[in-house]
Amino acid sequence: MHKATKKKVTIKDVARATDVHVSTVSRALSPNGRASLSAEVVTKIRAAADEMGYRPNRVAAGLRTSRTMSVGIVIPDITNTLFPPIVRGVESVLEGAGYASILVNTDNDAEREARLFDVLMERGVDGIIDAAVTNSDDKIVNMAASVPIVTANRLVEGSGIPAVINDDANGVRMMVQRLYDAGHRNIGLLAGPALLSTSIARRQAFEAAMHPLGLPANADVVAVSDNYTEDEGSRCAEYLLDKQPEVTALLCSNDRLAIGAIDALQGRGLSCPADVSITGFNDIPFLDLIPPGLTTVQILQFDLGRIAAEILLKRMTEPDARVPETTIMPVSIIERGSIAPPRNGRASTQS
Amino acid sequence: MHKATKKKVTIKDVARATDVHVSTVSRALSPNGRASLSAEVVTKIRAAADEMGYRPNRVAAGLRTSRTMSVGIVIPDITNTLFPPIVRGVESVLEGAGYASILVNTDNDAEREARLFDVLMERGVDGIIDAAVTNSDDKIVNMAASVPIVTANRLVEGSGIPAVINDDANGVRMMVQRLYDAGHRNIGLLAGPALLSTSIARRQAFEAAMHPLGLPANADVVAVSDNYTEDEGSRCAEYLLDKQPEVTALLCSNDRLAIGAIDALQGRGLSCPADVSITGFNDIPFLDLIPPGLTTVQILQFDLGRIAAEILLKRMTEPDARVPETTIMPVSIIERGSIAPPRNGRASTQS
DNA sequence: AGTTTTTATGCAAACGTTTGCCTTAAACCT
DNA sequence: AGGTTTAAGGCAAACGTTTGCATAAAAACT
Repeated sequence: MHKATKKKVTIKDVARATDVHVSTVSRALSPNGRASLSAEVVTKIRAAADEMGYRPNRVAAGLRTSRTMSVGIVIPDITNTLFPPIVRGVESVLEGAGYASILVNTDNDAEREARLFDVLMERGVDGIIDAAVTNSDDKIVNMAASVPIVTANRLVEGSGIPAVINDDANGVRMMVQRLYDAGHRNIGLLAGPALLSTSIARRQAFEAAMHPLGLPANADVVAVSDNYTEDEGSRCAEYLLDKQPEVTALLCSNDRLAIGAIDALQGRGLSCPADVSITGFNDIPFLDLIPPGLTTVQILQFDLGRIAAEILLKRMTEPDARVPETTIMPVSIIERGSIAPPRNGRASTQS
Repeated sequence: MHKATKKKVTIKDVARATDVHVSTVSRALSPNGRASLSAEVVTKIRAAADEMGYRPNRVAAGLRTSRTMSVGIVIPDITNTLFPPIVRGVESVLEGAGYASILVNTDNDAEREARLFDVLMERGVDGIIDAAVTNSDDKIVNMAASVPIVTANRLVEGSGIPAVINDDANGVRMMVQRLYDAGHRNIGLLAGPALLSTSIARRQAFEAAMHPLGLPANADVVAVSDNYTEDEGSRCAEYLLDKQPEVTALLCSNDRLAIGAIDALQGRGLSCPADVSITGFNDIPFLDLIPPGLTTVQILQFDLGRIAAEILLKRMTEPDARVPETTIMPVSIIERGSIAPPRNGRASTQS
């Protein structure tokens, strides 16, 4: 029975009440049961602690043990619906293991990110899940020397930092095939920001998938966005549609670009998929409700976070354990209504 | 210039390097400039600390001062798009003031919520923003005695806990008027879960708005959901449509219920707004993209969080300062396409 | 010049734990 | 019965800060 206690009761109070030394209380309350305490004194202490409403002070414990039982979760922006499920996945593992999460948003600002790392380090987090890294990120590589880090959804190339990412290559390949099968021969790519690993991987995958089909995938059919936003999707779609009017399909590096592209289409009186087919990546929440229903590559957001957290947990609890450097999560195609045969009924050929 | 340091450098190291006492270092580095230090020693120490890559250990400081410079943010579910903007609003204030945020999801589970409160207290948070409270919540009232709390979006009735909420009454009133003006005389309410303050306020507002118009607002035209989810919206819409076939409009207690209601409509071959007008509440992100475009009550999510944080900050820094017990944020109607005149062209009269 | 005030810094305790080591007493030997 | 092991729990230091108080030196009085 916890009494509603206003003033904090410490281990010392419990010791006094049970007439033992504080160290005995500490051991009695410690989960890793110290063998050398008699069962009766343990139960007596536990009962008293409970009765008195004792709550351990993890700040003090953290100072002594330098383990705060907290982790940092670094994401670009919590309002981007891609990330909350990942965060929940992370927490599903870490919360059960007793960790609390400090969540920070970088807004894709490197300077901000660096500052936030300091914030996390000053708080002595035991580990970090980072879903906001850029493809080459000095700061995080430095940090990785002093605290376990796992990146989620993105990776830092050649850093050796464990990463859990998606099978971008396969997702893009399958999607290109879908478009090809529908008859498209002029496919454009709305690529993501140049410095993100997802953008890079998907662009490479695009080229790798187009080539065997004898389709061009050079810079002419690619528009590189500055940001994974709807606005950038619109801008890039406009750009590409102007530059390459014969394009009949746009493969977008993520859903938000795709949404923006659809909007741009409508802006010039065209429609998706009648005039231009458009595909996305991620299958973010609510996407199914937005017309015309984007055909997209579904990633396992929650599981991605979950597995990243499992790896981090392993690194935190067994520092010497070997963990996979890169874990690739499977993806699948979700067919909705944004792919149709090319306009004017024929599969146009390029050049 | 921060050297890339692997091992933690403490105040003691800086003291040794600069040949002063640790207390002097502490004072030199403290932001509230201790007047009684000579400018030169301060700069010397600051320079050395910088050079050595000193990072304060907030865990240790927290133990000493019992101020951890961290706050808890309690929400039902981060994947519910209502909450991320609120969280960003909170952080926009707190981050600037040096606070880090521990974010927890209650999943609307009271037991879970209680456990998470303990998690936060054990970590010694300096304050809590709670957007997940139920209308009567013993636990939080207890907690409020030992740590500053501000509730956001919801309130705990009669608790005296400062709350920042929306002008539910006005939002519902305006919306009822819109429906009335469109010709609706049989308006149903999809109410939110009974134990949430928002549900209660909106239901009361519904009754208060309907009465002067001479329209019925009793239990017959109300369906109470168990949860603010799309599924519950569907279920309640089905229920109400069966029970009150003459209903031509459904005012929903939030957007998610409304989305579910629209889905239910389509399930039975009806459409919104042609057959039934539907309205929402909150104007959550992406709502504008979902057909037919829900006419809804827009709340200021970000500002709600921002102001809640400002109040919390005040309570944390000046414990005796008086803060407003209830702050009501203005709302506005966003007109989209989900209201039309009642079906069959006439404004049907009830009973 | 002697006294008082001010300025600049050092001293040491305290915050609440955890944990390696030590002590006591009981239990076990032969 | 004397010696040795084992069990149970106490002791005290340590984690890295902050801060009230003390002190020494310098500055300002009269």
